[in-house]
Amino acid sequence: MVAKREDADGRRGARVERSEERALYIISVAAELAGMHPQTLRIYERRGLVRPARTAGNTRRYSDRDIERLHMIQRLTQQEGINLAGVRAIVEMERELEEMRQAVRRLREELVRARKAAREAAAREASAREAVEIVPLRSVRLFPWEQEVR
Amino acid sequence: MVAKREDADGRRGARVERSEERALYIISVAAELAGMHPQTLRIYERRGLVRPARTAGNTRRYSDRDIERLHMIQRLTQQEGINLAGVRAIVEMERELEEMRQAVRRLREELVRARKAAREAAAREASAREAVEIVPLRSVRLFPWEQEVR
DNA sequence: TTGCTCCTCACGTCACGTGAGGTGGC
DNA sequence: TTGCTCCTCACGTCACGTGAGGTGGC
Repeated sequence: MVAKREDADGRRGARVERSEERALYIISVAAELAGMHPQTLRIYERRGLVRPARTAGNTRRYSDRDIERLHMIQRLTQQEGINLAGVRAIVEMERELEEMRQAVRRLREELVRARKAAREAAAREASAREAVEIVPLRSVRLFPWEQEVR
Repeated sequence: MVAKREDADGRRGARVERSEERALYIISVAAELAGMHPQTLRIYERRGLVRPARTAGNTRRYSDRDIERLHMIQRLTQQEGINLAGVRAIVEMERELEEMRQAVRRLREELVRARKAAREAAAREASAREAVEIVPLRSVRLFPWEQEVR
């Protein structure tokens, strides 16, 4: 959608934010990118749906992440007919869902690791037991009068 | 909110649904329980938000579960100002979230079990190794001419 | 100066709930 | 018959987006 900025300027060692979150666009450009009226963007900010950065002169500056969110809002309002209160709730739930997905991913990894550990411990246990059963038999030497019993 | 039906009639052996899902209330009663206008309930059904059962004579019958859902819709629309399209999306996401919560719960249990298995296998391995080192020493009997060496 | 920004206010449209009005079956 | 149900249609209210109108700083 919007070209990613290569962080060639990262070399300078200055404090440069990651490109996706860099506040780049003034409201008219952001509105054009999002396909919305500039006034609509101001309304969305007042309703707490987007939080563009501000310049020293109090002018709004939108990042690629803001534009992305504007597209999401547009889909929800225009395609699905959801009002702004609904969008607000959905954005919040979407965040929760993302957290849950991450938790599931992390747990799955831990489970794989724990199962591997169990498998390996069981294998080591088995070989240890084998040693208990075989080694003693070999190492137990018999007295001559016991020879025919075995 | 609404008294649960004891399933004393379950004894009869008839096919009786679980009380929470039993269609009990005609629309006027359901509307009263939910604190809504009966016409509102009809609108919600047309919008696919609630699906009351129907009698043979095509009359709506609401279950306790339906009433519960109506209360949820009421909270979302009146307290949060969300429109019906938003409620629809939220109900859908709520279902997904519940599934994720269940998945997390299940994974946690499996993880506890896998870790316990690993711990126990490790413990058995340790005791098996101990046996390898101790038992052979005890079971190795010495010939008389070896006695003083050891 | 020009063209942007900032803001507030007003209007048109649309969604939704309420209510009326007319029908039919326990 | 009474009181419910079923339905459709119309109206009032409110949310939201658009646009105008006036201001100020690069």
